[in-house]
Amino acid sequence: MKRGVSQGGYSLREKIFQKLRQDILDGKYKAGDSLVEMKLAEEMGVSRTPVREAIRQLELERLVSSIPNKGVFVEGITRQDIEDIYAIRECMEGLAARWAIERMDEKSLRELENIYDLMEFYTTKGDLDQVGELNSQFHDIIFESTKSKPLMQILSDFQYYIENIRLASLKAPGRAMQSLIEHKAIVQAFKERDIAKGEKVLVEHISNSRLNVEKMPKA
Amino acid sequence: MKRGVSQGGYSLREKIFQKLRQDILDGKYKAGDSLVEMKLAEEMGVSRTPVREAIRQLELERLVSSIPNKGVFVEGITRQDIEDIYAIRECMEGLAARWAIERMDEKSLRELENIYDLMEFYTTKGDLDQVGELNSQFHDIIFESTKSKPLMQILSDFQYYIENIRLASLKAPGRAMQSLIEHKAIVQAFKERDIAKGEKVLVEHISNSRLNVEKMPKA
DNA sequence: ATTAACTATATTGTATACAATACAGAAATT
DNA sequence: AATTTCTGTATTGTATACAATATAGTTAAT
Repeated sequence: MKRGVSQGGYSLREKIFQKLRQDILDGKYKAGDSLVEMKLAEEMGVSRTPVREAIRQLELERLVSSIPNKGVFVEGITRQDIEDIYAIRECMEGLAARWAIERMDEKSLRELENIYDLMEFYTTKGDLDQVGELNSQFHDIIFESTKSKPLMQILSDFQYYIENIRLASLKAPGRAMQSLIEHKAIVQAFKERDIAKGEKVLVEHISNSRLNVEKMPKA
Repeated sequence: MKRGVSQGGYSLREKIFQKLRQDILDGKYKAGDSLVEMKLAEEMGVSRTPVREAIRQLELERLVSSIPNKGVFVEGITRQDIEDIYAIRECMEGLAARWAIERMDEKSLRELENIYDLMEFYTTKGDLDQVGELNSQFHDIIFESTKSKPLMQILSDFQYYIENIRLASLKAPGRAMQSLIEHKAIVQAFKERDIAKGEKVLVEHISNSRLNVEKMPKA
């Protein structure tokens, strides 16, 4: 959980970017709020320069929008955005599965298995925050195994955007166990290098996650 | 064709960003080249500040990568990236068609028809640069009609990345006319608000574009 | 009272100044 | 000769200074 400006990435700008992004996704800044460089800089005890650079990056991500000489305003992620992201993932994870299975090396495969084992452990233990973290790692390994820069870029950014709601939905009754079973099927298909099966179980997993999220209260 | 720093967007930073991005996509800077802030600033007759901000945005797009305290290096778009982008579009444009047909208003539909008419005109006339520009507009209207921020973001960025090769492939013998016919089918399906047909013809269009690009010389 | 012009202030945009870091090449040591 | 340490330089990272712009509030004109 990266917070504050004293830990995290390397440069100030990087840390500020991470923090602002997290704050926006956490709803600490709401859509329409204006971000004033000087104010943020003072709050974090830095100059405007790294704050500006972080904002420029948020702008490219469309998490904020900037009106020249006027100010920067939070866009954030809406419920609709999240639903769209799930629909998009449902389209794309089949492709991700195929490429990953074709291109994944043994090392990544073992990593995937390790993460699955840990997920099993923490699910049994009931530590769902830990499971959520492992879940992100699990899917990141798949994304990276596709060796596709464009695909990685989309899917890992999107995964980050929906992290909060994903974690919340994991806490719905029974979902953690169901999710675990789905991940097991994914690992199995990947180990067998069975592309058809891999596409099928991964897409089903996303579809189930999506249904689960859509059942969540809209708050 | 946005070039130089004297025209284009609003702020210096914006103009510099556009120019650097275009130069990278045009291959003026090649993968591995290092971008030195001071050098770029002098070339464009500005200070380092707006150059830095532009670079930070390119970094987020992964068109350059930055090693702290060391430098910024061009990543660019590889042939593999372009092929991946077509594969991704083939997955996603079906969704785009569905959403666009469901949500498109009459005004956008008429715009689409207008653009098609112009495409027809310029194709007959043989002005393929103009056709290429219209092509981008055509698909942008579809993306915007989906009213989906995540989908628009992906597809319009990707469209920009492949603009050069798309234009080149349009100049392959017979491709312009074939492409025109495909666009006509798309307009037709959209006018009829026929989702199944719209998905089919749009995905086929992408698939054909992709095959056409893959036939291109790799230079 | 309404509108227009002006002024003050807040904020962003850009340039410059200073600090920290990385690296290459020279000098010193073994 | 090989290795280490030093030192200078180029470059990035951050802070500050200055310029331009937008907006709100006030005054002036009708």
